[in-house]
Amino acid sequence: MANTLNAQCSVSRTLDLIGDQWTMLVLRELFWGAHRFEEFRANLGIARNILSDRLRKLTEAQIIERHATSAGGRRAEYHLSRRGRELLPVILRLLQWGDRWLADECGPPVEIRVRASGELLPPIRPRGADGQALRGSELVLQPGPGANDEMRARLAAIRQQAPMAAPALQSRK
Amino acid sequence: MANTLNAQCSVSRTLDLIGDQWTMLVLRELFWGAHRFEEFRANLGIARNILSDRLRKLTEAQIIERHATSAGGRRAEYHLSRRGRELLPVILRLLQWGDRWLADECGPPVEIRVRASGELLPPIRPRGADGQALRGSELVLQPGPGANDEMRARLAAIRQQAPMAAPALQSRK
DNA sequence: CACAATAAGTTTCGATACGCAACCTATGTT
DNA sequence: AACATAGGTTGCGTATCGAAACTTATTGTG
Repeated sequence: MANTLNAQCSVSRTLDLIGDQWTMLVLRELFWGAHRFEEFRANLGIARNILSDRLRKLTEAQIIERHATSAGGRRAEYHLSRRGRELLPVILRLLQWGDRWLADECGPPVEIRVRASGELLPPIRPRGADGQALRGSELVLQPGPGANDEMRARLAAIRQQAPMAAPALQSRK
Repeated sequence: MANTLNAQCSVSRTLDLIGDQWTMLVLRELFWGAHRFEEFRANLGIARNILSDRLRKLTEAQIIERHATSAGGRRAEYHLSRRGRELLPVILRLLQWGDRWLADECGPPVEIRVRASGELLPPIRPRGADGQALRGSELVLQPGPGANDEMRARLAAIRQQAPMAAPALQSRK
């Protein structure tokens, strides 16, 4: 995982923090309203040492904050920081994807609705400043200010093609 | 990972398919325009056996499709299916999050722009049918048709609180 | 056409990470 | 004071991962 192209990519950097089996589920629990060690453990069925490790790493990454209750004590509550809260769209999009593609014959187990209107939350997707939904083919990747030469070369190669677009091949399905 | 509450959650189900260290990066490569085994391997620095395993699992999950070139042969190209393409918002949101929170002093390495206008892609977030952006506190979780009793109980407990909302605690940072 | 090089894997084996269970210790509770 | 609970840590067996070697089919070259 020590590839320089990877180290240059924000997707990869982000996944280094939250890309393992459990971390994203811990975040889900936080969004769902869990805050205590035992809540996470019981709701997820995660081993204590693993949970302990993940909470520590999330705290170090400033995605969550550890607030000791009863001063000096060992007991603590964990809350999402601003950073952490901005991961909510990722979790919700994973949920929507699973609801759509992995639901069994009974239908999806959980629905996200808009509190005020009661409507189902529409699929989260990229939109322009004008609010218009955008397809992958309408987006381009460009080197940012932090790009090194290798990344610039890669992106130049990509821009020759049509990335993020539907393939020209006919679908088998 | 065999918790019944987990098995009931679309986030968990989705992460069972794409929630490991490498799978999401393989998908990133597909969105970035890679299609061949050796491209993935070289761009990611992933071990061959692991890559082989991930491509097989993604194919089984119908997230990608394997198209043999030169009939009967061993060589193949991998392309995203409809299912797979709908994971693009997840990847892009991870990229945006990393660009915002993990960029070094040089700035982010990659930028996503809208092809037509050249503008930076605004942060991907939940929006109502009217296109208005929604905050976490404006959303509610409800049991869907596939929810079992345990999940219904859990969601009922959650709805008492204010999930996905900013904490009332003052921030330490 | 022979030969080398490349693509796309599979196999083997040592290192790493994970999960379970037992243990520890500081708060709360009765 | 005695007990239970929360929030961990430690040790150990197992599963997963990664590097390198091996395999087989396809492609390119003299």
